[in-house]
Formats: sequence, C-alpha cells, structure tokens
Amino acid sequence: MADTPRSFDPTELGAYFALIEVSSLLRHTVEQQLREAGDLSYVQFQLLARLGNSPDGSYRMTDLADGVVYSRSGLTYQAQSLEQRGLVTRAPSPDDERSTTVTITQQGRDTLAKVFPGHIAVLDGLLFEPLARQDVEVLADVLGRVRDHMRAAPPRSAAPRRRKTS
Amino acid sequence: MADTPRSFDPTELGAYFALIEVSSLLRHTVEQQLREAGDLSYVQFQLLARLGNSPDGSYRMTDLADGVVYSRSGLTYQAQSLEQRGLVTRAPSPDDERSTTVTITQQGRDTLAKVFPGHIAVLDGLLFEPLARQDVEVLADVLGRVRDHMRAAPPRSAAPRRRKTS
DNA sequence: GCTTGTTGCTTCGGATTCGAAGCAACTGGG
DNA sequence: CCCAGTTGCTTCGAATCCGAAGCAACAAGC
Repeated sequence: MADTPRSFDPTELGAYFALIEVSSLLRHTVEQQLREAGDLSYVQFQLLARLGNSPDGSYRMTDLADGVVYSRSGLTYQAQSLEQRGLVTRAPSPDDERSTTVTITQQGRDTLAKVFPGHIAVLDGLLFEPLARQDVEVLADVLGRVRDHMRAAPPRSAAPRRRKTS
Repeated sequence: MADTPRSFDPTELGAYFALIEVSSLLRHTVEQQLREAGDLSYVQFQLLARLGNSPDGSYRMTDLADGVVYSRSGLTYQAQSLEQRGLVTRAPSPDDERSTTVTITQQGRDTLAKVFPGHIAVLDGLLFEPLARQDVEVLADVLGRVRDHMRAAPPRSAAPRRRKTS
C-alpha cells in the first residue's frame, strides 16, 4: 500500500508544520487563560460556548461530541464535571429516554461571560495581530474548505460495521 | 480596563473555528494512522522526525521540547518510552553533564521510514486534496507569519496584570 | 574553595483522554 | 409480543499529559 510516497515540497511542509505549531501554541495559551480566568479547560469552554450559542441553551450529548471532536467518553467526563460545578444540567430527553440533554445554567452563562473578554484578547494578540484583514479572509476561506472536505471524508476505517454499501 | 471587549466578526470567527477544527481532525486522523502503522503517538513521531532531520541525528531534550511545544515532563515520559523500544538512545552531553542528548537509532529510522508513506498519504488526502497550489502557498505564508509572531511573544508574562475583581 | 543562583532533566501526584465493553431504550420483522 | 439489530450514553482500565517539587551539574561572586 502507498506505493507513491511522493515527498512534500518545502511549501507544503511549511504549511503543515506552521498549522500544527500555530494550533498547538494557540491552544496552549488559551488553555492557560481559561484556567486562570474561570478554571475551565479548553474542552469545557468549548462546550459552554456551544451551549450558550444554542437557541434554547441545550444540546444532546452526541451533537456536542460531534461539534467538539472529542470522544463520547471524554464528553461524559467533562459533562459530569460541569454538572457538579453547577454550570450545566443534564436530563434525559423527553423524546428519547436514552439520550441526555445538556443545558447551560445561568451560572454557566456567567462563567462564560467572565472568561470571554480574556479569550478574545488572547486571540487578538496572538492570532490576529500579525494579520491583515485580507489574510484573515483567506485563512477563513482556505481552512473552511479544508474543514468541509474533512467532514465529508469517510472516517476511513475498515469499519467493523459495514452497512448500506448501496 | 474592560475597554475593548470587541467581539469578532463572522470572518474572524470562521478562521478561528476552522483552524481549531482542522487541526483537531487532522491530528486525530494522523494519530490513528501512526498508531496502526508503527505504534507511535503523534508526539513520538514528531520527536523521531525531528531527530531524523538533524544532521547528526541528535538533540538536547530542551531543544526537542521547544520544537514540539510539549512540556518537559511529558517529553521525559515519551523519551523514556522511545528508549525502551530502542528507537532512540539517551546519554549525558559531553559538554554539559546535566543536559541529555537524545539520538535516533537505526531502528528508529526504520520505524520512521515505515510510517512515513502513510503519514504523507493522510495529509495528502485530508489537508492538501481540496487545495490549489496557490492556497498552500498562502497558507504557508500566513500561518508562518503567525507562528513567528507567537514565538516572539512572551509565553506568559502578557497577562499578569489582572486581579480577580469579580 | 564555598555559597548562591541558574539551568536541565526527572519524579510525583493528579487530571484528562481514549477505546472497548456494558447497559438501557428504540426499531423492525416475524 | 418477542427477537435481533441499532443507537446513546456511561463505566472501566490504561495511557498520556501537565505543573510543581526535587535533584544534579554549571556559573558567579566573594
């Protein structure tokens, strides 16, 4: 397999390495800020932010997991943690007894509001500062296209669950 | 000093979210490939790759940690693991008795060679496939600039001015 | 040569992550 | 109604990660 190990040219390598390094550093810094400002991990912040953006402030566990890339078990762990701290509530969905609906509380919204300015400040100073308006636009466009492509791509596993192969 | 809690416009948000999601998904997929192909974690692969690129195949621990963004202790953990598997050796530096020099072994190079084609294939299919040549160039340029800016920025002395004024 | 201070790495304890297995609720065919 | 299959979430065990404290080797000042 993989008989065509073409190697990358410097530009491609540069793009790849820069992507990895930028996201790592950014995440690291943001994580520190969130920890200091509101004792939140990055995942917890993402979850709260997503819930806060929802019309009714709630989502199913699965939808949350999909939006944040993390594993189901990891999400359970964080949701429990957030629930114990009173930032979200969890209740079985009225429709589907097996699905759990997570809802952000007022305290959760307060916490979100408390950490948000610092979050923006970090992004501003670290990510956007060296970029012109046009750079941001290009970045959004190109990375947005990559993201759509990734989402569309099959999970790439010789899945144990083969079904529906047309 | 809550002077500028400016919120981001959709383009900035899009760039930020796309960056996070792309890097997360990419990393996730790459991690799986590396695990299957050579039982390596992403960090381990990065370390081996970096060592393999070095003229003499070796680096000091600190330089490795800086290049890979991870914590010192985490690096120690991974280096020990790699050493036990015979992929690298560790020895005190002749100059500085306290610094440890990590060197890739032939077996390490073999492992690297084994996983590399698959690694490239993943990147190709996931990251580069939807991009035109020009997109890659722009990406390398813009992200490269951001990376340089981040490296120049002080790691954490940027926010110590704030007190918990809740 | 001693005493401080710094630097480089490791150990330690705790938090977070994941995949696999387990359990409970829905679904469809008989 | 029952049975197998699927779906949604949680529990479990193990791996990985980090920051803080600890230890050893250098560097400076006296």
